[in-house]
Amino acid sequence: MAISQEGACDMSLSLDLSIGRSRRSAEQSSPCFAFSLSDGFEAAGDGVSVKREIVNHDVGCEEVETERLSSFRSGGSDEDDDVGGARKKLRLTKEQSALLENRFKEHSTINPRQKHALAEQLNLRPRQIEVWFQNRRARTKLKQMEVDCEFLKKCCQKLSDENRKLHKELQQMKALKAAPPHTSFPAAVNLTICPSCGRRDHSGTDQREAI
DNA sequence: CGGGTCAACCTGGACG
DNA sequence: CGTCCAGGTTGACCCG
Repeated sequence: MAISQEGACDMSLSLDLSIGRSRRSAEQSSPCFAFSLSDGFEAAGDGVSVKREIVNHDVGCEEVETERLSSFRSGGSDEDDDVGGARKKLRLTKEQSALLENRFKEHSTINPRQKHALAEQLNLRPRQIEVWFQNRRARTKLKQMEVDCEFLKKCCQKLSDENRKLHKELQQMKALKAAPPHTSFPAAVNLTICPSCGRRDHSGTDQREAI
């Protein structure tokens, strides 16, 4: 992936938004950028990792929101400036997740225009929106596969049971066929060997084979 | 501490 | 060639 012109704009935009949102002067003057150059390094081909952490406390509302914005080396993602450091995990807020979920319900893909709009709305980088949709599709697919798998398992179980049942029936019938006549038939249809041909009594045989 | 979750990333293929 | 996506992986974080 290459760093596009558009991507460069995204980077500055999102950074401006992120930092600009933290109205507290202390934060603004020195946002919490944590660079770790010693450990957790990722020598990923064309660059190194950056850990950028910005703590925002939104004074506009009553709840104090702590947001961590992390950025990590991406293969030319459109908004990362790359300095070394460990990747920091970002958790999306409930609001962000909810809105993303809503959008996903409407459409599982997102076009660039929507992506940028959503990014601005959620105060995230377009790349994050993109990644979220990719991961979300993967999760959906995985879940669907689990459902399908469960369904197939039940089908398999059902067929196994059916098979076992049929096997049992077959065994019974074979046993019936092989069994001596007096054990499986009433005395009236008792079979005897025909003295002339050495076969069982024809009438009895006929009766049994008719079964 | 091990396992689960998930954002971020990498890679390779499809497509315009 | 650039972009998008699927699939797989990594690593931070959380929880029992």
